[in-house]
Amino acid sequence: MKALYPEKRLVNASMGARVVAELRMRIITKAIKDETVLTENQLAKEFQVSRSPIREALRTLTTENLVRPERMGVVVVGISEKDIEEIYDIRLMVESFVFERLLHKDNGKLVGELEKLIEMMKIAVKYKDIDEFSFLDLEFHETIIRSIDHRYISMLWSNIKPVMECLILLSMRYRLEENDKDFERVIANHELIMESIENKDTDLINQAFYKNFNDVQNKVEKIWSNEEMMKIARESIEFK
Amino acid sequence: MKALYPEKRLVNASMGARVVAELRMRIITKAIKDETVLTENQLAKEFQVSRSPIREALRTLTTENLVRPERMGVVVVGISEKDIEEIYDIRLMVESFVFERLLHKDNGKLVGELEKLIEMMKIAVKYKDIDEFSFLDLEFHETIIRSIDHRYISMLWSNIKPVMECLILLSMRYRLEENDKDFERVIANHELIMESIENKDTDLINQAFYKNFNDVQNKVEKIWSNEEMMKIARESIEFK
DNA sequence: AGATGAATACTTGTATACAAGTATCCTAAC
DNA sequence: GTTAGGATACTTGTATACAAGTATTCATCT
Repeated sequence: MKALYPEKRLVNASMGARVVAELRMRIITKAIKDETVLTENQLAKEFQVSRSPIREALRTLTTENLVRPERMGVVVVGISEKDIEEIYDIRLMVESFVFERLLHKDNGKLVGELEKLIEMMKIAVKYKDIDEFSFLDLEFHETIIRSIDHRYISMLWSNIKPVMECLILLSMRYRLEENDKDFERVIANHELIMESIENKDTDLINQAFYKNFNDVQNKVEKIWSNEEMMKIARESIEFK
Repeated sequence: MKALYPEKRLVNASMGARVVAELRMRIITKAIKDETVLTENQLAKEFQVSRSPIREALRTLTTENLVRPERMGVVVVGISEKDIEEIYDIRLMVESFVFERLLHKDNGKLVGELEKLIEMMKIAVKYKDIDEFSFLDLEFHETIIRSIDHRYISMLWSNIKPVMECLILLSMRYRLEENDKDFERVIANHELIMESIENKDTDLINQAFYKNFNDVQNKVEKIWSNEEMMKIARESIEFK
């Protein structure tokens, strides 16, 4: 089976990091079904490695609430539609907090950085590099979040980021298959967010939130409620 | 050196869990100073175990943002006053979200559970079991947070909880040394929170927040700005 | 005194072994 | 056919070994 997580993002990764990236994608796409019991020995055999990197990977997935450790083995918890709603609850909560802080802060540098990222997103669309587009999307939001220099908000973001990353990757892959004009609207939403930060416009920020979250969340939930769409998202071709 | 973390909370804990509890307390109390470099072999020798449980512990501390992994060893990041403020930012954000949800939810069971915990807190004060009081305080808040059945909010809480736990333990130990009438006020604050949940009283909730956070945060920050107070918090006698 | 290169000592990632505990299977007895 | 106990197979936590990479130390040369 072709790796679900983009290989070029794992160039210098340890074996443990590689295993966790692959397992995370399988769990989220339900290639591994919920309630499945996974053991260290079983996974070590499957990935042809020792238990050491598997242990690392399972510890990480436990922290991310994707698996639940039992006395023997871990149980796959996975992601439901409700969980996706909840992730967006957290995201909204975090980004609201961040934007509130940004209202009292000089934003020149941040806006420059965001402009750059938007330009790169446009180039990624032009060359149909959808995975790259997804990573840039996430980096856009991360750049905003980290700009307020709040260590615990950054940590909170880091905790939900791996699952966010997978959800975005999968939903963007799906978009390519279905309606690639979506990307223009996603980029427009990001430009709106950038402008609202630049102008410190509270109404515009709320509007940008509404558009971005409504768009992203609806699409992600649509995928998760439909087995066929899930399959397409899992197996869509990655343009290079 | 006497263990900083209460031994009775580690009865069935693995060696890795024991090591992480002890290291976390040392880092937070600055028994291990910020910027110190720790290596697996060094800690394995000190704790007289193999590198395996040390690896587990260092991975956990990395996730909790208390250490930063380097090419060789990890650098102690520790906790500053700013970080404590930020933890309370997160706490306020989380509990605000939770109380908003509780306004639209039946609370009978929750209130009963909170009443029980307050009774137990009173008993803990009576017998001067300050560590037990601290754990009950944390359980009180966790019970509220988990009552809305929001998996990602629970996860978020779990991520900041270990550090919260240490901060509360240390500040409560310090209170015992300085002014044990504080405990009556802490209990009164918790009763206020419970009543505000029971009556779904938004104004009362905000008032309870203001009192509780103002009280807890001021005390914690006072300790961290004073080396002598830090020493007292670290070394205070635990009544059994 | 300073620079350079080799030797040494350290690090971490991973493999493998072992002990202790738990779950499953099989056989014998009823 | 059912039950119980022993044997077997599995689990995880931890110890130890090894390889590869990095940092430090020391000796030699200029």
